[in-house]
Amino acid sequence: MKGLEARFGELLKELRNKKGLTQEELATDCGLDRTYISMLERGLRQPTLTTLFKIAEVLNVSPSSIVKQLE
Amino acid sequence: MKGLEARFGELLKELRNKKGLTQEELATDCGLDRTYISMLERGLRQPTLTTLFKIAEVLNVSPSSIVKQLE
DNA sequence: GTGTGACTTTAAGTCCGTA
DNA sequence: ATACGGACTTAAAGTCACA
Repeated sequence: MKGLEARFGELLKELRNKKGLTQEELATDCGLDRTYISMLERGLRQPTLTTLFKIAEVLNVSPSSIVKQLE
Repeated sequence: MKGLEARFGELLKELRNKKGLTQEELATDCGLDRTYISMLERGLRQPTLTTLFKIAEVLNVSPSSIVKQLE
């Protein structure tokens, strides 16, 4: 079983690509840093609840649907 | 609109009480500190993804169902 | 059984850059 | 456009004593 952070990272990358956004665009729209998005996608960081909600909003998905895919 | 942390805290308290657990029991079962649970319930901390998953497991609810109630 | 303040350590998150 | 690194600031993790 891969770690939670790694699975979140993969999912984030997938959702971001599906939306046709670059890491930089996603970061800007979320009010986050470009390098932080990179770290999230590589499984080097894990988001807080607030960050999860911010990202989900920009990606036009519900936060719970993201979490559900990690269960 | 109340902050996300505050709403998570209220929900956590509600779910914990529904399960008939004290903060102390929940904390022990999660491998967390009692005072940390207290801070979460008061909205003074916000959980990371990992902490959310730990707590949800002990409360016998899915992490996504918790998140869904915060949307 | 819980709230709270003070605290130390770890991780979240930013900002600079290179390749 | 992204990976990756160092140095940094802010907040979360995690603990303790006391009310």
